[in-house]
Amino acid sequence: MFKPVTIKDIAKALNLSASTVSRALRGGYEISEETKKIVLEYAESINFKRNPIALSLKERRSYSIGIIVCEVANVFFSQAIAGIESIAYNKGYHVIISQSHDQYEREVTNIQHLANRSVDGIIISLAAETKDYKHIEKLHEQGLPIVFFDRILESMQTHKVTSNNYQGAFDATEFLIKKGCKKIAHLANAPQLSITKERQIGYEAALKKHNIDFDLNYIKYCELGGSQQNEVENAVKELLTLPLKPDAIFVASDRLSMGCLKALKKYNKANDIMISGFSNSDVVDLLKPSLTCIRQPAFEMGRIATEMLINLIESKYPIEEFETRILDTTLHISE
Amino acid sequence: MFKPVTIKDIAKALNLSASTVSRALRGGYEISEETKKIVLEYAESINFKRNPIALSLKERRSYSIGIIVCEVANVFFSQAIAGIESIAYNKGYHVIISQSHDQYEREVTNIQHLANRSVDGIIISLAAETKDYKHIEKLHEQGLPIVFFDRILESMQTHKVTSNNYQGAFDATEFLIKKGCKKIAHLANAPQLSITKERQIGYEAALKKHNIDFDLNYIKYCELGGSQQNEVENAVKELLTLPLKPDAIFVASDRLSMGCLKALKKYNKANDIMISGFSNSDVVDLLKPSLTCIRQPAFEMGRIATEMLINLIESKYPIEEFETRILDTTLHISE
DNA sequence: GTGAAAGCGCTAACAA
DNA sequence: TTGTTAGCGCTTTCAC
Repeated sequence: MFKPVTIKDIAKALNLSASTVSRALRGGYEISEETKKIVLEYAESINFKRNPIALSLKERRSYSIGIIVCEVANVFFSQAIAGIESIAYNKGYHVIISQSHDQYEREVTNIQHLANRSVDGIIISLAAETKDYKHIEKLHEQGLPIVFFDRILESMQTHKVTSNNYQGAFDATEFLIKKGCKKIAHLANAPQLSITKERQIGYEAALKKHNIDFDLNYIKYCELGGSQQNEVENAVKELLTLPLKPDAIFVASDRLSMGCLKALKKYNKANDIMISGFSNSDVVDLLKPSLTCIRQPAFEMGRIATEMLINLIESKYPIEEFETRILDTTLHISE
Repeated sequence: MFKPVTIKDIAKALNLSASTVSRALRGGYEISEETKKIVLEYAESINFKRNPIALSLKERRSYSIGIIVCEVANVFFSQAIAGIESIAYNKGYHVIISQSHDQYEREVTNIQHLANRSVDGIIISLAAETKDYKHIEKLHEQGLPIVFFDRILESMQTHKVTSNNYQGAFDATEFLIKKGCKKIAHLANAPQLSITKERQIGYEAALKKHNIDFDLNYIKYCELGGSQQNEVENAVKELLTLPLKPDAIFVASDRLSMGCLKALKKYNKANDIMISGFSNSDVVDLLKPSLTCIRQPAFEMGRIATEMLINLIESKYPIEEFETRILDTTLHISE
């Protein structure tokens, strides 16, 4: 089959010892320029590459990092992954992606699988369903570097990256208010998620600023994060049958936004109700009814999370000071 | 830091030799039920996991497979990746994803990087720019298992998975004809791609069946596959300024479809020209102008490609017979 | 400046 | 049935 060249092969070919070749390749200062040159040139000529597996075994690390997101097929996450890869790739790390599909069970299995596969660290956005964090805390205590992004675990002492969910929600809600809407509902994600709480607070703050009464009946949570269109439709239906029917909805996520538009269309209310929501989709301008959206810097979030993680991994001394980066969102208004 | 338990640790704790423990763990028949039980129970109790890196070094393989697609943030590919992961995960393989961004250079770097990282095999959909295949052929000759999906390399003897591009294109074009369109243009991907050729043939066949003259001026290729909106806009503009302006466009990909709709909207022709095209987007029903689309079974394609690849990898004997699976597309008509 | 040898965690051929 | 030993590819003391 496929038999790669080893350091031994080079040593034999050049009549040197394996250790000399090894040192020459990594540029050890103890090697004469002469031999170093010979080795490097020969290695280059046969396109030699060190076996990363052997290296990993020796160094007790794998040069790979694990990612857990709810779904790859989701614009926000696929953009974030692109950001993660862009950094990881340059720093010589593999990226191993796994999907929780917003299910607690799968998150647990995935993270354990990654840990067993000896990733050097993990970047995670929590599943909508997750309410118990022992599986993560345990690994963290064992010393596995973990960085949270998007849906974070506030109680854990580590690096975190989010977007400014509060401000984004505030802007989206205020946009609706400025458009003249008075009865603004909120279609939200699972209530235990950090982003859900932050976005709800932003929503309430915007209402308050404009002296609009906050009504708890106007908030509908989707435990499954909209992965079942069914759930979204029910929520929308409940909103539509309220005594005081809302004239606008602020929607908390991309999947929910699309689900909400579909539901409104189905119920033939698409033109009666104005929508704004979090979405990184690049086709919002083509939608009808249109969707004013809050964009998150997903790619950038991925980049930063990865830089943080690699810092954690490569740090010689235990890190005590952790950082939470909050990136600005932007309001994108459809013409 | 993070110091995993090794087989040696177990051996010491149980007063056995490492090899006995190893055999007991893998259920070797030479071990007495007695010791086997003791070892297994102890290993279970301390949640022991074999170090996969050491295993890989020993077995000369990594239990990981590499994927190369043009972009993760693309519905078709993210669905395909979900399919790939679903199989790989169950069979104990890692998936390492890399993106070519439709650039030849990046494809070459990526595939080499994957090979150096000693993946056990590769699943690839070619970059739009790629016209030279030596980088792939070389690895293939060295014995690295490779499976193509979507954008395949016809000349290479290996497993392949595509959707029925011919039929999909035929259906999309015929749909437009049945809607009364007579002057149907075709916005295509880079001409060297397999899918481009197949889709163009389907397009031409539909025209022919309905006795519509085929006009080469009606076909516009996008070398960059629509990654630059600019390119798409130019192509659309050229179509719009033809003496006999088309009344419909069959678009060859998701990205191109969205780009095309945007361009039409920009030129204010969105309502004059009917569009049908390949797209796996789940929001097509919300688009205005609407988009009738050809859906590819992306998830299934990913699954099958992965099964094929793992067969190749795990086969004891060299495989001589290769298979090309062609999956049916479906026509999705927006209301 | 270079080589020999040991060891990372695991497995397998050979001994006992 | 179990233990001993060697080796996967690489790095790193420790000699010379």
